[in-house]
Formats: sequence, C-alpha cells, structure tokens
Amino acid sequence: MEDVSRRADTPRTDDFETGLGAGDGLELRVWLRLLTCSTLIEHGVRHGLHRSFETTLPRFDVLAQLQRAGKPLSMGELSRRLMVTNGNITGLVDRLKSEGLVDRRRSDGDRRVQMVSLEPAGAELFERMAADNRRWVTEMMAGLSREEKESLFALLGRLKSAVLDAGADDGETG
Amino acid sequence: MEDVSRRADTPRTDDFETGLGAGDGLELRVWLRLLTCSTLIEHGVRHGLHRSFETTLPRFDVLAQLQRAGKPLSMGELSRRLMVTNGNITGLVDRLKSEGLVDRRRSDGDRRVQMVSLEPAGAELFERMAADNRRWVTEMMAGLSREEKESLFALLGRLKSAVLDAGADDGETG
DNA sequence: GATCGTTGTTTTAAGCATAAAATAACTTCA
DNA sequence: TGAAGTTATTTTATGCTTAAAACAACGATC
Repeated sequence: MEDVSRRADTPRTDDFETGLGAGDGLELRVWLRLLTCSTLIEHGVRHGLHRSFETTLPRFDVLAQLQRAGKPLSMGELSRRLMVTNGNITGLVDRLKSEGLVDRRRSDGDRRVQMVSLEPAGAELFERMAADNRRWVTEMMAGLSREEKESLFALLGRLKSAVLDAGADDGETG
Repeated sequence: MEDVSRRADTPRTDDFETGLGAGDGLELRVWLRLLTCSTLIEHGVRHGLHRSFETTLPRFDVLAQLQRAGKPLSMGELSRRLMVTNGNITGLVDRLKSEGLVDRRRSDGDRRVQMVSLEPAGAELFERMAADNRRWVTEMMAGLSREEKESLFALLGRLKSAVLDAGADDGETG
C-alpha cells in the first residue's frame, strides 16, 4: 500500500521492477510507472482477446477505429490514428480482409488511396469484443474511486498536451 | 488546451485519436489516454535511441535492469522484470552478447540457469544512453508543473496497485 | 504536356513479441 | 534409485513493428 499524500521532499519509493531508484528524476519515475501501468493493462486486454476471440489487440484497434469513424478510412488515416507506421497497416489490413472483417478498395478520386471499410462480420465481432473489453478494463480499475479516475484522466490529458507541445518543434530544429 | 478542472457531469472531451467518444465509460477513457501518453513517450525515446545510439528500447531496458540490479540476473529474472515472455529474452540476450555488451554463462549451482552480466562496454554505453534518456523524458514533460507530476506519479501508483490486485485472483478462478 | 517535387502505399530486412511445445536439469518421494 | 512432477530455458510458428527504400499516382510549373 502506498502513501499517496506523501510529501514531495521525502522520496522513499522505489520502482524496483522498472530498473530505477528513488534518487532518479521525477519525470523518469513518472514515465516508468506510466509504462508499467500501460503494460499491465495491455496484457490484460491482450490475454482476453486471445482467450475469448482468438484475435489480437492491433486487429481490435483497427476495427475500433473504423467503427468509431463510421465511414471508410484510408490506409494513411488508419496509420495516423493507430500511431503506427504505414507498412504496418498493410499487413494488418491484409489479414483482416482475409478473415472477411474489412474490405479494401481503391479510391475513385485518387488512385493511390486505398479505402478500408468495416464488413458486417467485422462490425458484429467488434461489438462483442468491445463489450468484453470494457468489462475487463473496468474490472482492472475497480480499486480506484471515481475521483481518482477523474483526476488521472485530467492529468493524463495535461501530459498528452505537454508531450505533443514538446514534440512539435523537435524534428524541425535538428 | 484542455479544461482540467471541468466538472464530472459535463462530459465534453473526445479522445478522437483513440477511437472512443465521451459517452464511453470513464475507465475506458482513462485507459485510452494512458495508452496514448505511453505510446507518445515511447516513440520519443525509441527515436532518440535509434538516432543517437543505433539501438532499440528493449536492448536499453535489459542493460538498465542489469545496471540497476548491480549483479548478474538469470534469464527468468530478466523476463519477469521486463514483463515479457521467456523466449523473448533468449534472442535479446543473444544479440546483446554478440555486440559484446553482456555476458551469459551457466550458473554453477543450477545448470539449468543462465546468468547474464553486464560487460564493461555495456555499462559504459548504458551510462551514456541513460543520461540522454533522462533528458528526453524531462523535456517531454516540461509542460507539467512539479505538483502535477507528483500527483500523476501518486495516482499511477494507485492504478498499478489496483490492476495488480484485480489480476491476483484472475487466472486462478478460471 | 514533360518534368519535378510531393503524397500514399507497399516492400524489404531486421528485430521484437507471443503462446505453446520441447528440452533439460532439478527435486521429491516411494 | 528411479519415476513423477516441477522449474528454467530454448525452440517453433506466427504475427507485429520499425526504418528505409521502392513504387505509383498526383499536382504544379514552365
């Protein structure tokens, strides 16, 4: 059990499992704990998808984006939304198409573009997966109060903005 | 810019890039934002390691664990600390050994066990990478105040405990 | 209306990651 | 002591992921 209200000038906690000690910078400790949480939850979701649906998280993510968009998306748009490289999407959509979950066809206007759309089978499967996914994640966070979850959500929003701002003028100066 | 102090009963923010809307459960929104932050920071670190050291994050993680431990670790211990599967470590250590950064030898006491230790070249490289890594992460979080980072660290600690607790009686009941 | 830079996608080569099966060494206990 | 169960690691098959190069189609400019 960890003392959440502990004062800032009494660093005592070690992130043993992440390979850094209390003497290290606060930013590094935040990052490593963030990564630990992310990895733990991701494992939970991945195991669930594997056990219950014989599928993987990246496949689920593609279906989620298509469902969320409510319209066909190009390969590039999927790549941006999933924050993975272009080439990655090619294989992923290949497999989903071979399973009959999505369709892919060349755009009429721009013949470079491939539009990916959700097939009925994909939409149906996604609904079932999404319901279970929500249940798993909710259970994993059952130990947190509503206030804690709201604070965490807000702070992560701040972090997201900070990282995006920091990255904006990053590749441009070097 | 996001209104952090916004009331709980006025859900307005969408996590557009993660494929879920404001109507979804709070837990799911926390998880998706957590994943976004984790991915963004991970990309920053990976790019840095690639650009500056021609190496990868998993390799860095192995060296970090060995440095932090201050003693040789078995393959299984590395696997647990990095939260990856056993087979993964085999290839990773193979590559690090071929680069002269670590050594691997059979334990005297138990001939099943392989002990992995940090070579001088590995320790030296790690120190340089760790310094840059700290700088990158610190810069990415420059937009957050000390108080925000401390709150975030504490809340992530709570989340970690919650997820671990939830997972404790998970594979045992099924 | 040919060339030049740009944009969207795929290919390539290498590495990372998993789950499950196989191997090998240890421990227990009859 | 030797068979049965356990633990540590590797192997296998498959899929995910990246960075970089290749390819193909678009847009603009002269």
